[in-house]
Amino acid sequence: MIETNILAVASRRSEDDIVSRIDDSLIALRRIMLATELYGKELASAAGLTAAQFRALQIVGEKGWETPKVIAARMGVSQATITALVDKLVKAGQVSRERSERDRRQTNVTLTGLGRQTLDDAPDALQQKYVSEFEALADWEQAQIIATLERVATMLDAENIDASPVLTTGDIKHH
Amino acid sequence: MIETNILAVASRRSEDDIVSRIDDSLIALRRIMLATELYGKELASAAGLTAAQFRALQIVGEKGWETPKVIAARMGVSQATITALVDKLVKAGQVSRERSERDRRQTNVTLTGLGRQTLDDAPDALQQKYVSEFEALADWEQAQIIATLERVATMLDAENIDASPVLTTGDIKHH
DNA sequence: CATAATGCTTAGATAAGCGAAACATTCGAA
DNA sequence: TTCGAATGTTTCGCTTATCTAAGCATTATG
Repeated sequence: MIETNILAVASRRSEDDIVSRIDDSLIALRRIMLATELYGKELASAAGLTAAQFRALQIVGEKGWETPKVIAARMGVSQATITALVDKLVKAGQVSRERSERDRRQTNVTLTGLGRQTLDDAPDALQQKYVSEFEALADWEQAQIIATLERVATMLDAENIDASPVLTTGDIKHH
Repeated sequence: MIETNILAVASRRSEDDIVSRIDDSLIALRRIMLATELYGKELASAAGLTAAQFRALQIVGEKGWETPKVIAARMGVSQATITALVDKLVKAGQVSRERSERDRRQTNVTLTGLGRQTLDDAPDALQQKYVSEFEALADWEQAQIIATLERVATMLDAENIDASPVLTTGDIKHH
């Protein structure tokens, strides 16, 4: 019985190892998500918007306009939700609605001057810490981080949803 | 003028590089967050709960009980929000409220048998893909991923919020 | 041309979240 | 010891986010 116990302990140990490693990686992922979520809230409220409104505004800001359907897909919510969100953004003067000329079923949610200004002003809070620390890293470290993040993202992706940067990097260009 | 242009192009190129690298890393981060958010929703609805309710349940499940104050801190929301959330979980039979003996201002939110069962059953959907792929990696790769994730988490952490795994790893033990 | 498909909005509902105030309990002086 | 401050939770009133189902244009298709 002694030998069997030793074996049992040995095999048990390696399973504990993998469990704790998965735990470690999930804890780190959780920290990343929590930090980003809190940053997002902070950023949004600094701009006088809610987090969801700000996310939508950022998506619109990428090209200057976007359709509700695409915004909904990008945010992983229904179109009806976007209608309400855009209502708020229109009321706040951040975007406007314009009927598409090509296909008049479509609505283009278009960034206003104020919306552009909001986006230009706001990102600093969010990115400052990450961007500046990331910039300070050596080339190979940056490359390695990107590779690892992409790898993790791929491991997590069930379907491949196109996720453009919600955290825009516009601010760094002004340095 | 030709030389100056060459120099200008050279210096410009390196700045574009860093911008695009930050973009790459933020895109990957965004993919990670989106995937995790969607997983979370899926997982919760499989358990017949909402994402927020499930997150709270997971926190309670770690020790078997927890106070509203701690749950609120861990989830980054106000205590008032937790009161409502716990109401729902109590109504669903997943947890119960019990006055603390030590300090009767405190309430212990305690996992019920049903709650334990929900947690034991549910995680599979969420973790399967990530866990199985992660397990398949070589030792050094796992270690490297953890190191990188922790590094990124630290770069993002403004304050150091304690984030235990919201994605529990219980299921892997049943293999 | 009629009908299906598409894109968006409306309507009605529930959940999540907040701040302020109310309550009960414990702690800390004076 | 007793009274006021601090603590932990809940209640209240309100806003936002979200969903599904249904409705309304508009475009595409057989």
